[in-house]
Amino acid sequence: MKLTTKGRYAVTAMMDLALHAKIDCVSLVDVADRQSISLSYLEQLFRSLKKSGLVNSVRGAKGGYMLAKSDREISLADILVAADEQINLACGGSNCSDDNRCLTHGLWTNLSTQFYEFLDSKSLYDLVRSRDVQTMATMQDVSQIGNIPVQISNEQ
Amino acid sequence: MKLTTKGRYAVTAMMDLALHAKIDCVSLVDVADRQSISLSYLEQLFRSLKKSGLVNSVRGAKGGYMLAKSDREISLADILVAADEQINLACGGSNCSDDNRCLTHGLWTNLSTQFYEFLDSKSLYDLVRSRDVQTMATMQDVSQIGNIPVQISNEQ
DNA sequence: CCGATTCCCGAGTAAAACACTCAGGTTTCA
DNA sequence: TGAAACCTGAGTGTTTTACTCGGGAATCGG
Repeated sequence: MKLTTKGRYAVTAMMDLALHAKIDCVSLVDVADRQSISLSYLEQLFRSLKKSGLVNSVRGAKGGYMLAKSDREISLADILVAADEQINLACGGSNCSDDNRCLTHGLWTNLSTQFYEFLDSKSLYDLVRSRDVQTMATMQDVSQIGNIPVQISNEQ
Repeated sequence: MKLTTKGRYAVTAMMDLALHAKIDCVSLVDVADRQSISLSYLEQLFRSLKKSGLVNSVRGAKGGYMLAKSDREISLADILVAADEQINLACGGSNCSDDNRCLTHGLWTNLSTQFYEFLDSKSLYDLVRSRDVQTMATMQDVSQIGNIPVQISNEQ
């Protein structure tokens, strides 16, 4: 039970948008920079996110992406599904179809829906609110200004 | 978020044991037959299950496997972990360690433990009790007697 | 209008993981 | 003694992953 990097990156990138694209759109160069994700991979990824209606794009210089809906209306499940990350534990192979089910067919489909519902109950808004994320985000912002370390206190 | 066949087969096979190895041990040939799983793959799989202490084995003719503990003491999580099916959604790569966490590190570790706890709360006993499984199991038993299709009713 | 910036798109590819198979060995029962 | 079963390590074809690459099209600032 693993997640692909695609799904993980998708969530990270969407959180970045939620944090930074409040007024303007944000370019993928910025996202790639802040989150250390390859730019071309992000471009590929955002094609899917756009196709699923989670983000809007603005082309040309000063262009970029922004959330297509409120961060309260976008769930973790939405993002994962948009990134081709199926939440499906069941067996889709030859020896277990709807006709000829294996002993555990029902189990896996049940678990899948339960996991899906759980992930669907977490909104992007919830994720971004977490204290953990907030502090990490400000750190990322600061270090982006010009790699000047924050001076907490100076002598005397 | 998928499961490997290894994890899926492991659960199926353990359920088969729970259903059939109440008195005697059960040979992998029987399990392979009933559940349509390749015998050599099952052998490989049961090495892991044994190493994790979930099953005991009896060698030689009339040998086989049986549960090493009560089915109430074996959880879904136990089986999956024994079958090398990690319940870990977090990123183990280069750009996200404990020092240099990515924005979503906390999220994934949290989700992982929640999923784990959920899977750990389901015992083999629970799984086998389900009506779904019971009917399917009897069907498997019947058809194994000699591949005689069950005659529900005959003419007149 | 030009060139930089940015989104857009299809295709290709090296590496890893998966889902097995195979050949042989050892133990035990009848 | 031979068949039945567990035990073991190694090998292998296929699929998936995690990218990269080369080019194109829109848009902005000067």
